[in-house]
Amino acid sequence: MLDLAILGLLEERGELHGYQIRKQLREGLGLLANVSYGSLYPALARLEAAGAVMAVEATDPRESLSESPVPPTGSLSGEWAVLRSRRAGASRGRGRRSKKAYVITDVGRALFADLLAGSEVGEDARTFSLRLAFARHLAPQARLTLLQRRRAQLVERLADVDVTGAQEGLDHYARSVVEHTADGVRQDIVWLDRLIEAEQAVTVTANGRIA
Amino acid sequence: MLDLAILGLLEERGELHGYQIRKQLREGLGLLANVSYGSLYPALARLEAAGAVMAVEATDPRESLSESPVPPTGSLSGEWAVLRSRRAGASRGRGRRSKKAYVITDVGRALFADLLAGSEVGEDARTFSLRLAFARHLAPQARLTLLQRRRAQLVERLADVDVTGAQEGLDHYARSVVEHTADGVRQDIVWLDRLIEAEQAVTVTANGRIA
DNA sequence: TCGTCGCTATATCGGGGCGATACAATAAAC
DNA sequence: GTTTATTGTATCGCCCCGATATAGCGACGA
Repeated sequence: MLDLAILGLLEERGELHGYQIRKQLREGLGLLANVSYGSLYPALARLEAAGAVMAVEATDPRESLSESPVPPTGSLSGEWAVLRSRRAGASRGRGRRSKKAYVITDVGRALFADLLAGSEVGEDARTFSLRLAFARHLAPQARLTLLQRRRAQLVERLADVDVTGAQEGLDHYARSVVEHTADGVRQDIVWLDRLIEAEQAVTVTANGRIA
Repeated sequence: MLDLAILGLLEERGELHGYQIRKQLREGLGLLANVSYGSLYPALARLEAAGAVMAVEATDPRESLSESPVPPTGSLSGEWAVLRSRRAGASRGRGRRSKKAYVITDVGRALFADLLAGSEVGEDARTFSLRLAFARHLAPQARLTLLQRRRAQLVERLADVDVTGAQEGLDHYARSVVEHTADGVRQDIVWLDRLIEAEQAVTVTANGRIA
């Protein structure tokens, strides 16, 4: 789960360190992942051990050049890092404490593709959201499959609830929870339907059948 | 989390074994809890060690009476258990394999009340749903607090997303995920508003201020 | 100038949830 | 009469989470 998020971020934004990854996850994907360091750092260590990512000394503006503009990577903290380099210009080369950044490797890219396509049957909401968020790295066909598989899962869950009991011995509060949850699932299905439709239109267009 | 679910079920339905608890969770609360045995049995062991629940030999219809109707407890598997007892009437008393059922103790009831009221700040959706599902065991005032606290949390999350970036460097798919998630949160807030309103009406009525 | 507040940054630990798996008895179906 | 489904208990390893420790650095005010 986290592996997918980390690799995806590294693939899209290149060279990030742990703190930045968490920030991207919180701010970019927003509500999606509230990942804690207690999972992030072990995950990074895991991926590093597997050869999927490589730890590098954080790109330091001091190394780059004295006249260069803000480097393309490390854009988030880039500005003030440059400023700091100006100030500490005299005492440079010492006291630079390790700030590990990570880059994705070819092995990592392969793993990312696997995780993204991944055909596990039971897929939780977080994993699906993550996959969809990185869906542009999937082939159009795989994208469609992803959406349809998710839709089928939700439909099945809904059927289970509607058939099984459906509020037999439940009081007001419990019933409200069940109903609201079911409503949420229905909303999800509507949303998926819209995405599937859009996806099919694009596929058809790309095939030149409509134009 | 699981502790709350187990204790609540045991409180409301009395004497259940592991398998039944899981079934109730899946069928009754439906979409809410997809709990696995890998968490259920350790949780039961934990609660037993803490003295919150007590393991008892499963109430066996054979013991009850030969002429009795279906016992009130164990209603789920009651019928066929009775049937089986008729058939195995001759060879009774031997080969009865352990089927552990659990009952809640006074310690467990106190723990249940604590978990239900519990004032942890960061509350995930599952825990909240569980609390609400058992809300009838709360005082009206505590119910209102529970709902309002949850509402405040969701409002804050929404504000975070709206303020922070809001789709800066995100592509079509990622943006869709973020937006749909935000929509879900908004739906939740509307739902909570309705519940809060209903709750306040009841409280006011109970106070005799309206009727 | 000094405290201290808040942000950036890395890391570990215990507790707990999850999926997979094993085992076993019995009811139903074929 | 053998397979198949359901009921039932239990464990294992993996991963995630919250709490906690540590520390450099910028900013703001006393």
